[in-house]
Amino acid sequence: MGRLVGLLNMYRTHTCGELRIENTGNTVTLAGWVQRTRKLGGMTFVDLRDRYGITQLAFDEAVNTELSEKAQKLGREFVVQVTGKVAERSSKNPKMPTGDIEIIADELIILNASEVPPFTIEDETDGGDELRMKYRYLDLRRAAVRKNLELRNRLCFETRNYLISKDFIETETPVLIKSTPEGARDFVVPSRMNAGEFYALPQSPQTFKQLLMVSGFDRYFQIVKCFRDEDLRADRQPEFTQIDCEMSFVEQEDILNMFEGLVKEVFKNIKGIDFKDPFLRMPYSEAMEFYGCDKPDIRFGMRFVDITAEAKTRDFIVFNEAEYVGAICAEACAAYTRKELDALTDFVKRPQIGAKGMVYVKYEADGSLKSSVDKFYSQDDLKVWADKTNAKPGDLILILSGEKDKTLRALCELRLEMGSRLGLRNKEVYAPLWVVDFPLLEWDEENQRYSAMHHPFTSPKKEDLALMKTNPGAVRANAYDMVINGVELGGGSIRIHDKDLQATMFECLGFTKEQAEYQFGFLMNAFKFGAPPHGGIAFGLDRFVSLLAGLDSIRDCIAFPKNNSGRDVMIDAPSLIDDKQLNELNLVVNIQK
RNA sequence: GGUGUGGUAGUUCAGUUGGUUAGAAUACCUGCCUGUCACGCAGGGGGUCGCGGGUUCGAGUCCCGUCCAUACCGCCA
Repeated sequence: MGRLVGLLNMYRTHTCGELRIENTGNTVTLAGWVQRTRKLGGMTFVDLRDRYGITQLAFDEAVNTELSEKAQKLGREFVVQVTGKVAERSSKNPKMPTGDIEIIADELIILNASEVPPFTIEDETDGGDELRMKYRYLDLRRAAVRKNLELRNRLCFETRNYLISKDFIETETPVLIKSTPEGARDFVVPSRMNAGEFYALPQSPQTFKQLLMVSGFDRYFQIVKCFRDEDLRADRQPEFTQIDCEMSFVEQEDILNMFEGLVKEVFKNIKGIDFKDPFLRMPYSEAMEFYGCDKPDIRFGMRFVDITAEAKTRDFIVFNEAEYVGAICAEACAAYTRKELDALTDFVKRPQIGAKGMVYVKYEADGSLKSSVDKFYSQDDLKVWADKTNAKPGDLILILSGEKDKTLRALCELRLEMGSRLGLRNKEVYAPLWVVDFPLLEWDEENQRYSAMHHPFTSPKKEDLALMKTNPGAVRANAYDMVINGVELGGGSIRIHDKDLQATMFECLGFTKEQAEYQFGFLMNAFKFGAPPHGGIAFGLDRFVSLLAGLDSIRDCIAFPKNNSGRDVMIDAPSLIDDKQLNELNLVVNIQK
């Protein structure tokens, strides 16, 4: 580890991570950054750091006063080069790989001084997020952040290795493309040479990879930047990286197998985790009904139980007026205090979740049932609920009710919260699954029309084709998502390769013939010239790395991320441009700053 | 666009019911210290309490506005 490959030069003979007890007596030259200096009377110790590790330098006043004084003046993050002999330490440090040795320095060259950095360059830094982003180049010196980027590199390597071994060809597609109103907002780039016209940055290389299939490329992939001008989250950046893949002459099953293979290979080689069994396949409808979302975290059970019928048996108006009453059973939580239950109630009543309240039933160890609705329901009533949710003495049943969609969503949040509280969401445990049979279309309230759930090139299931004209909302798609631990890692579909079906699809989405022609004419045109059946998938590389690294935010696996408002606080972008640039682009800015 | 949380020393934070000169830790500077490795000990410097306005004898603290950060909702084919 840490050997410097193919480079021994005037600056260094070794890295700061590779010297061991066997090197004792060797004369070496190291270069790196000063992590910290410690002075004990006549002895001065300097920790020298580079990408590969830390090596201790020792200076003895009694041996070389001048050199020792020079070492004492070193500040944090000075860049230095040191030559000396490797020596066994008289007191070793078992906590560091190089802890058995130190360098008895003969020569010390300050290659560059440094101002005092604004935060400590250590694993547990004292710097807050904003400051670390402003000085990201310093933050990246920290092993904790560097390791994430090393992991990212490893994931890219494993991905390329696997896909190239399966005859995939990595092909670049353009970054300056055409804007389309479907889907997310585009980032746009004004064209100087085509006055008044704009390029868009791709939200994904979707149409290009389909065109490559028409070209006969057969198996394509690309690790590629994509851009979406939407509001950001901890797991969402305006520019992000996808592992974008497409294959010809395949059906859904082929894609799932090929990319299940990729995920398994990655986990085996990077995490040492061998998924032996095929991944679970869960229909979208089941995910929604029992987990309340299309990306269920199946590291733990606590599936929803529909007790609507059993709840509407007495004079409890809340349940009687509800479209849906759902319960989850939290094992061994009957001892929850009033305070804890109140906290959970507050949790589900937060505006983001929006439940009106929460009903609980404690299945006491002695077999009795205590609930917040004792006034309305008898022990026998409660026992029916307990049996239906498979509750045992000692368990706690939590119940939400109301409009079905909203209640399922709220139950989803409650389930995840309980999973976290019960320690069932261990970051070292990975539970992958495919969610399949997504609806093709979803109703868009705002625009009063259907929109594509995945994208407009997704093919409907053959058996649902007849519904396209009669009941579009019921049509299922050949679309699938790879979900691990509640994270949507990737998704894709079998595409439409027939120009007539594609035209029908655009029709369903409310496009006129002219609009479809204007926006996607090139694709429809290509489909006239022998488009093979094809389909593909795209994985979110940033999310994949975060998942493997156990990060809560994708920012820490991106070298230079943007903040919540889409700003790069280090280079201070975006920024105003001057009038000359605006004139060349024929642009007028409407906002005074 | 909305909701919540936060903004006090270089940094991370504490600061009670509104009340004397705004604290701690860490970083920084000086001195001591020959086996430290989060070294230790002693001393020192360091503040427009995000910004603007208001209430008050008095505001870091209360009120209004605003900016910034952050998590989430909407949004993200």
